[in-house]
Order: sequence, then C-alpha cells, then structure tokens
Amino acid sequence: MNKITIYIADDHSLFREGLKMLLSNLAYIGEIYEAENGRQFTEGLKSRVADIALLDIEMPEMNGIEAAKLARKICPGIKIIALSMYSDENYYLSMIEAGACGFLLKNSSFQEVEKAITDVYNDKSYISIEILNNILKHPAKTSGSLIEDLSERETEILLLICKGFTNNEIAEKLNLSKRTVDKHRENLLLKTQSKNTANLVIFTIKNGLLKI
Amino acid sequence: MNKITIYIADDHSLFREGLKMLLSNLAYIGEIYEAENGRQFTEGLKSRVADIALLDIEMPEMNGIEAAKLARKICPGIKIIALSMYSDENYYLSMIEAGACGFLLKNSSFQEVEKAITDVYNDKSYISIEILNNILKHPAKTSGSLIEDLSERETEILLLICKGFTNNEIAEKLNLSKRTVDKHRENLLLKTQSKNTANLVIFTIKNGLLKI
DNA sequence: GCTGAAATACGTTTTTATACGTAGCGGTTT
DNA sequence: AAACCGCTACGTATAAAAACGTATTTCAGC
Repeated sequence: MNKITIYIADDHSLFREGLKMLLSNLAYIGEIYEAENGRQFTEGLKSRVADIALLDIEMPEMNGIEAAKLARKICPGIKIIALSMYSDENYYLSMIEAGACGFLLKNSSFQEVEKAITDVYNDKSYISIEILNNILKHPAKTSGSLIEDLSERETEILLLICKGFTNNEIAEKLNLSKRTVDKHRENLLLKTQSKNTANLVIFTIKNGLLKI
Repeated sequence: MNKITIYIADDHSLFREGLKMLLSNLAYIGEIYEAENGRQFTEGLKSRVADIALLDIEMPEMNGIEAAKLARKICPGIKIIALSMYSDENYYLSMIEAGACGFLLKNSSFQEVEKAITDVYNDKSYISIEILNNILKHPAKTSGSLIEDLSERETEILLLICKGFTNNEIAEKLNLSKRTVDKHRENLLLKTQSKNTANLVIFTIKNGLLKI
C-alpha cells in the first residue's frame, strides 16, 4: 500500500505544526505539505500532488470553501476533509457542495482525524459525531450556503458594520448616500438570514470574513 | 538540569494533542499534563505540580484569565504563558494582571513556543513579536482589563444580546422591565468601551464569553 | 448600622436600525 | 433586444438602540 500524501491548510502555524507532527508518526502517512491559507494551498497544488487535503474553513485570503472548490478543479482526484472550529450546519452544507468528503471539528481527537483520513482514503466519507448531532437536532434547511452570494460591495459594508461603524459613517467613508448603505444593510440581513446587527456579526465571524 | 513540567489547558483537543507531541520531542521537557478548560486545569493543579502552564485564553467553563489568577493561588511558583488566537491589547493587560509572564499567539511558530518556555523558565518574560507590534501601534490605555467587572446579570444579558434578542425580548425572557434591560445594555456599552451592538458582540467573542 | 455595589425601574430625547416600497444606470448573459 | 444583476438612490414608517438623567431595594462587607 502506498503512503498517503497530506496537504494541511490552516492559518494557525502552531496548530499546523502540531498536526503535522502527529501525522508524521503514522506509518501510512507519507509527505505532508503545509499552507497558511486557501490561496497558498491552491497555488501549491499546481506543482504538487496530494491524496488528502485537511482544510481549515476559517482562513484569511481564501477560505476553506473556496479553496475546496478550486482544489477539485486543479486536482480532481484530491479528497478533502474540512476542519472547523465551529459546528455549523451551513458550513457542512457549503463544504459538501464544494466537494468535501470529511468534516472534523478542531476539538475532535486525533483518533478521529486518523479515522477520517483512512475512511476518506478508502472512498468513504467521514463526519465528526458532534456535527452529526448538530445536524440531526435542527431540521434540514431549504438550500445550501449563504457565504458565497454576497457581492464585493456587500462584503465591504458588512465588515464596516462589524467594526462598529454606523450607516452614516459608512456612507461618508465610501462616498455613498446614507440611504444606499441602508439598502445594502437590509439586503445583508436578508441574504445572511439575520435578524439584526448582532446576528450579522456572528455570521461574519463564523464565515471567516472577519478576522478577530 | 531538571526537566520542565508543562500543563496545557486548551479546549481544542486536536491542538492540545499536537502541541503535546511537539513538546514531548524536546529533551528538556518532562511530564506534560492536559486540561480542556480552566476549571479542569485549576482542579488538576491541586494534586499536580507543574513548572509552566500554557493557557489558552478563550475557554469554556473558566477562561484563561481567571484560571491564571486561581493557579497562582494554588501553586504560587507556577509560570504562566498565555496562548491566544487574537492579538488583543486588553488580553495582554488582563493576563499580565493575572500574573502571566509569557504571551503567545496561536499562529506563532513552535520555535517561539520553545523560546517562550525557556525564557519563562529562566525567570525572564516572553512576548510574541506580533503582540508587541500591536501594543506599540496603539497608545497605552488608561487601565487594565474589562472582562472581569461584568456582573452575572450583565453577562447573562450580554449573551442574549449577542444571540440577537432585542431588549424587549430579553425583558420578557427574564421577567424584567424593558427599561431595566435598556439600562443594563447601556452599562454594558460603558464597561466594555463599546460604541454599539457590533462592538459588543466582538468584545464578547474575544473574551471567550460567547462560544460560537 | 453604615457603605457600596448590583439589580431593579422609569422619563426623555436623539440617533440608528429595520422594513416596506420604488426606480434608474451600467454591465453581462442569453 | 431582452433579461438579469449589482449598485446606486429615495420615500415613509416603525422599532430599537443609545445617551442623558433619577431613584428604590437588596444584599454583602466593613
């Protein structure tokens, strides 16, 4: 049996190094590559081949969801395991759409990671138990992800909202009418299925758009 | 030279295991204990002795700041190194007050961790470079931390605010007058030095009060 | 018994946010 | 050419939040 080649993408260097060390002790793991964000990972994939990618979802530059989609274009055979801090249903759905076949939480044990890797390598899929519970608790949502269909302008305004600027301040900063920013904010609430500012901020953080 | 005993407290099992593995490869590191939150860590300290504690700040049950204070009561000789995801000035100040002598970010390298451990063990203090930069960028704040002086009621209401409830809804839920909740919210903005709801939510997450 | 902090509650005012509507302009896709 | 989408902008209305103030009760610590 060939050794399994792994590509780790995570913006926390210490986490990455630790995971690499743990994996390198397994006999059936071969080369382990690292990247600190989605962009670096997908660039790296152009000149390297990996069997399995362990992708953090919350990353700067390019998040795990975008990275997974791109990775499967660059390297169709690659198996993707998502690694998230949060047990969020939308994440799960987005990652499935993006082509992931495994989903782990950062507070799962290394044993779970091992299981996920061997399962996925053998064309099975693996979902962490906590996530399964979470999905079963909540009834199925109508559709997939939300994070992708925000426009650039909306994302820009969303970030300013999260930083505590009022619509007036945002309008001034971006040279827009206050009423325009009002409208963008309204659309943001709709698209993110948020009820108010607090929900909006949580959404932004959960989706890795705001690095705090 | 005696080997250094380490106590790791972090709620992400995978991170903990990785860090433990990295540390266990160092010749001068002896026993490594683990805890998944501040409570478990301080309980463990009653029957164990450690030279250095690596404390995550954002933890459920009991955060790193509280844990550090308590740890130094239980085991006055212990050296504390804080480990945070965020490069936040208030964190730094709170941890210094709580008796920490090292401060690392989770995206620092393992080399930095090694340096921090040896420095701290030799009665020096260690601060990650990113944090130093961050502190130098911003002028010194008047005083120390903020997280501790929230009352139970305030914390309760803060969490409900972050979940997206309006003052009216919170009042109903807690059987209070809407005006009372108004007042609590006002005090929360004051105490956390926030300008509005968005700032409040960020504060809550940064201080580990809200697990998302 | 006094003091202070926390929790409760109310009044008033201004500023923001939320919610519903409409609509023109510039670009891309079909 | 028509259809669609993103961005812009406005009108109106209500709800909520923010910014001042005051005041009572209760409970812990001195």
